[in-house]
Amino acid sequence: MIDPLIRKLTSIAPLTVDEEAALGQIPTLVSHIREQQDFVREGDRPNRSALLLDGFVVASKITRAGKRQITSIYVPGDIPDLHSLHIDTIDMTLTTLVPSTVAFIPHEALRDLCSAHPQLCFALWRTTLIDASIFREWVVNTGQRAAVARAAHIMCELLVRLRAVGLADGDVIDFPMTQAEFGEALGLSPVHVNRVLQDLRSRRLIELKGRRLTVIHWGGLCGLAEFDPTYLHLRAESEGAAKPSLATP
Amino acid sequence: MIDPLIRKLTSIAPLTVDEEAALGQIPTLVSHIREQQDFVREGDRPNRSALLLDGFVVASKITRAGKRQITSIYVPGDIPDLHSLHIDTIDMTLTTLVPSTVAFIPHEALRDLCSAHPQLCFALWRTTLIDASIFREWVVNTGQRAAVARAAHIMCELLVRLRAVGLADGDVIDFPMTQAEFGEALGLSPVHVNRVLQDLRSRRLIELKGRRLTVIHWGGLCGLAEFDPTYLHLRAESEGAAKPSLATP
DNA sequence: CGAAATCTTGAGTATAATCAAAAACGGTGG
DNA sequence: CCACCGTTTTTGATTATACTCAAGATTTCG
Repeated sequence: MIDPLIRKLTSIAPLTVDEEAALGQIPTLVSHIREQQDFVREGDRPNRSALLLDGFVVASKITRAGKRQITSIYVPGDIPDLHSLHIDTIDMTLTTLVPSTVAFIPHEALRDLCSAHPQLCFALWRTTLIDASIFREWVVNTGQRAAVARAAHIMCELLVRLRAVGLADGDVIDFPMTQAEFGEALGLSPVHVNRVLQDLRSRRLIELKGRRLTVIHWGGLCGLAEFDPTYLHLRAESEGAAKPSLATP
Repeated sequence: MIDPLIRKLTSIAPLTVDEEAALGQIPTLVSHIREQQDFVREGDRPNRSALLLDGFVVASKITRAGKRQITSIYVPGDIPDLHSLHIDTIDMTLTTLVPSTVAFIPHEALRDLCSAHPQLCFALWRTTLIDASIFREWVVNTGQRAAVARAAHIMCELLVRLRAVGLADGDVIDFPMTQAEFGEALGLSPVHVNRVLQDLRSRRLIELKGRRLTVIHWGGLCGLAEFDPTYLHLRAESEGAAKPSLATP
């Protein structure tokens, strides 16, 4: 049931048999959610958190001008609103990009888990710290990098994160966003995203068709993006699985 | 000694007498650091975290092009690298903006504190979650807002955060950055920052001279910035202290 | 097959970057 | 107190990047 969570936690730090068993005991309410559905909203005060089992979810905020900024992309194994465990009012919206499966975990169960298994508590804390680290990198991305590098960077990140939870098929991954949505994540207009993608394609770095992304030249893409996966804080093994190296092009 | 930390934690959630006493017991190494000093660097694996007692600190990352993005500004009471407690390799640099005082707390002591006082553990976890929430808002800021609103937003945030720890003098605060540094936080060139500041001054929203920022028209500044302090997750009291309201201008 | 959504292209515009230089400021030492 | 230095702020002119608007092509899906 919560296999993706176990895989995710393992990609960050090893778990004991005991801890894995405890995770297996967690009561959950599994829910199938259709695409483009806001299932957690700004202002909510939930008493449960959502473990993403399958699909893709984004967190976003809307500006007064009605523009949406996507602040993060979540993949299976992630708990996008784990922070609601300690922060009462949610200040973002969670939306499915595609039909997704979510396991809701009562905060009560998470608190029990934390007191019974301090190491698991720290592991959960760690996942929220890694989320913060990813936000930091996104600030750098939107603040300093040119549009092409910015787009390339998110592609690199997504490939590595999906690979860490076993959801990359070689250099091919699901890329679950329209160009307009990708623009909302990058802080770029849809038109400009289109031009950026054409640029990346003409450099023979990627192929993107439908909702499949193929990385043709990993080294080149990383080089262009200045991608260094350190900030994802994966274990050497999972990271190694990510790809041989980050040779500059 | 760790008074600022107590004030900070209290601004988020109440502490028991017991917990306050426990915090008072923490061993620390107090250090005075001169301005513009990198005291934690990318790649470090520290066994202690830095509680900022006095002064200002920024976290930043450098891009290959040699540009620096400031990803956050820390005020007294903050522990900028608390995440190193659970994440081994630091992926950013901490730099003092002005001469500052820091109390280094051994991770060992923090772990002991966490096992002895679960509520304090959650309180510390909560501070890291609020940091993440601030990063999210910064992503929105750099991704969606125009330069003037972006600058105004950071000013609003700084005023509220300083007020929460008792470091605002009415509507006047220390603004510890040069225009160039402010630009590194905003993702703007120094020249453009200058023009933005002139704009804010000519709208009679702020005064900025030397390193003192006076907010002349809080409502107007908030309105322009689309500033809503929810994401800082302060307690009603501390937030109330922040200012009457966020009337749109 | 047709309708809706998504992607693509072109043209004109706006915002912010860059480059370069001058003015103002802050501290220091004579 | 003032002359000097380095830093920071300010100004002007030019350029580049990305946005907007608008329309056409293509894909997706019922």
